[in-house]
Amino acid sequence: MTQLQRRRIPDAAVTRLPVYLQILNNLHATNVLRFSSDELAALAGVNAAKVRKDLSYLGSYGTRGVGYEVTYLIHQIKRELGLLREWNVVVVGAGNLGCALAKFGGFAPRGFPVVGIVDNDPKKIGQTTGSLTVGDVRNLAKMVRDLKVAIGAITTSTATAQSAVDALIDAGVTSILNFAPIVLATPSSVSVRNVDLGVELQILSYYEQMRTEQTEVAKIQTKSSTVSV
Amino acid sequence: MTQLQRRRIPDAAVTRLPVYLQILNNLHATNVLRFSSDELAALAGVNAAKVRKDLSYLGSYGTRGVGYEVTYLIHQIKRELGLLREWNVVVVGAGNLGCALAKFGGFAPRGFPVVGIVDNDPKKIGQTTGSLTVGDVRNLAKMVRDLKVAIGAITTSTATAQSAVDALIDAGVTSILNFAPIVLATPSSVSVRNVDLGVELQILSYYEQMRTEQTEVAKIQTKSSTVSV
DNA sequence: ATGCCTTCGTGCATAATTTCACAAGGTCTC
DNA sequence: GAGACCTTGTGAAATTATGCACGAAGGCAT
Ligand SMILES: NC(=O)c1ccc[n+]([C@@H]2O[C@H](COP(=O)([O-])OP(=O)(O)OC[C@H]3O[C@@H](n4cnc5c(N)ncnc54)[C@H](O)[C@@H]3O)[C@@H](O)[C@H]2O)c1
Ligand SMILES: NC(=O)c1ccc[n+]([C@@H]2O[C@H](COP(=O)([O-])OP(=O)(O)OC[C@H]3O[C@@H](n4cnc5c(N)ncnc54)[C@H](O)[C@@H]3O)[C@@H](O)[C@H]2O)c1
Repeated sequence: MTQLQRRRIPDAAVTRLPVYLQILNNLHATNVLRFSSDELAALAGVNAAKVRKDLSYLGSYGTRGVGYEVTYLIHQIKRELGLLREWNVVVVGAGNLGCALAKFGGFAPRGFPVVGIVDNDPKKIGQTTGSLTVGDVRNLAKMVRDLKVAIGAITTSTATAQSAVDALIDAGVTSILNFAPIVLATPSSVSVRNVDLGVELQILSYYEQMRTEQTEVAKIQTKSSTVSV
Repeated sequence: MTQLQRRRIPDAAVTRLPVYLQILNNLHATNVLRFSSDELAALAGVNAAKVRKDLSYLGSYGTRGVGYEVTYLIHQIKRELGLLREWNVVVVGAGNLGCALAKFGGFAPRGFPVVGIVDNDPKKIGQTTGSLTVGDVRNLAKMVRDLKVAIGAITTSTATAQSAVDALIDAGVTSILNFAPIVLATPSSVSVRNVDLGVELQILSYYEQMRTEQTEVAKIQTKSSTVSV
């Protein structure tokens, strides 16, 4: 077994690198040249040691006593995340959300141009949304090949999301961004990220309820003078 | 210190409970009465022991040798997540995304009715989107009070997201769903969930690049007959 | 009733992640 | 160029999460 493979970055760190990158891009835009782990930690809302450890997975690119160079670190994070090239995205499902994504201009500048959108509804096929014409989902494989699609976004109805992802995988796509509130069945060789607003709201609800209960407990404790167990 | 507070559920488990709930709702809709941890694990794409442990945080609601009752578990998860009541949502920023959320009918049935939407652009204020009229962001505090808003969704431009969240927190909102690609500064007493598609795409890009490099290494290894270290 | 069969609940080992703490290695001033 | 002063990079400890393995507990057939 040759150990040529890149040093693996822990999953938890991978999810934070894009956040750091965002912040560094902002710093760059405001002409900041250098930053310390403390500063980045404050901006990212995390621990400074965590920042240093995360950045150390990229290599030793800091200078002791000084900090890190903004532009250099931006380059290194991009390299590690695979952002020195573009990754083409196809949207499957030209409904409300799918069309919003296709129209949204915020992805192409970040290296993820939306190069196609498809649907299975004859009424949708042929319509234009943003600068794209809705294609037929039956041509997905050809589209993936011709347009060098790397990532598929699932914005179909929930009921058809599984068949949509099956079609994407058949077409050779191995990275999926899923907006349908369903757990997709996929081989382990495929990456799936789920964006489920319902789930997010329910998580918020849990912590909100915790806080509510806690303040209620506090109130009760205040009223009944000295109750202790 | 009285130990009246509810047994704390680990964060990792909290993020999975909504997923289980989704699946159980589907099972319920297809008239399934019971399930085993193995079955739910397969549907959720996780380990069966993890399912049992997660469900055990709710209490001992399974029957050994049999499994769990769908409707009963649905109730218990809802109770724990705080879904036995509704949590009203206000959307701040009536642009593309904000209006899409306001129009989307999928949240109210899940217990999160969108009761208001506001903007700071005079041209937007007064327009109707879905069944709502866009209000003035300056009336946010009154709105939160009158409509008993529990959760705020930030869909403003990135530059104004921080002031929008400040306004929400001033108004007494302690749960935030943030769609702007920025790390918000908030007191620790406020919960924030970030939904950043750019981040998701970049995470996918990392793993996609890993796979690409791996297959390239494999190819090289195949070509150069026996290279070993 | 007895015994077999199934599946839960959980103690415990392992793995992953976070955090601490500090030596190492730099810059900057005088 | 010596010393004061910073901030990184990273072992090691602490915390959190995962997964195994098995006893406990119930149903069901005979
Ligand atoms: N709209 C929102 O704000 C929002 C928010 C959160 C989640 N979602 C989720 O996103 C998904 C899409 O939502 P939407 O509001 O855009 O729904 P929609 O009904 O407007 O759009 C779905 C589109 O997918 C197409 N489609 C269905 N099956 C297909 C298939 N097999 N191949 C190709 N196209 C197919 C339909 O023809 C339709 O055009 C849903 O799962 C929804 O739950 C939407
Ligand atoms: N549209 C998408 O598909 C999409 C996808 C991913 C992320 N986002 C993010 O979501 C956010 C909104 O995107 P969008 O496309 O809807 O933008 P948009 O420009 O269409 O809408 C922003 C709206 O917010 C309003 N606004 C600005 N400052 C405000 C304030 N302080 N108070 C109240 N309202 C205010 C503006 O008047 C405008 O109506 C952006 O941060 C964007 O990056 C959007």
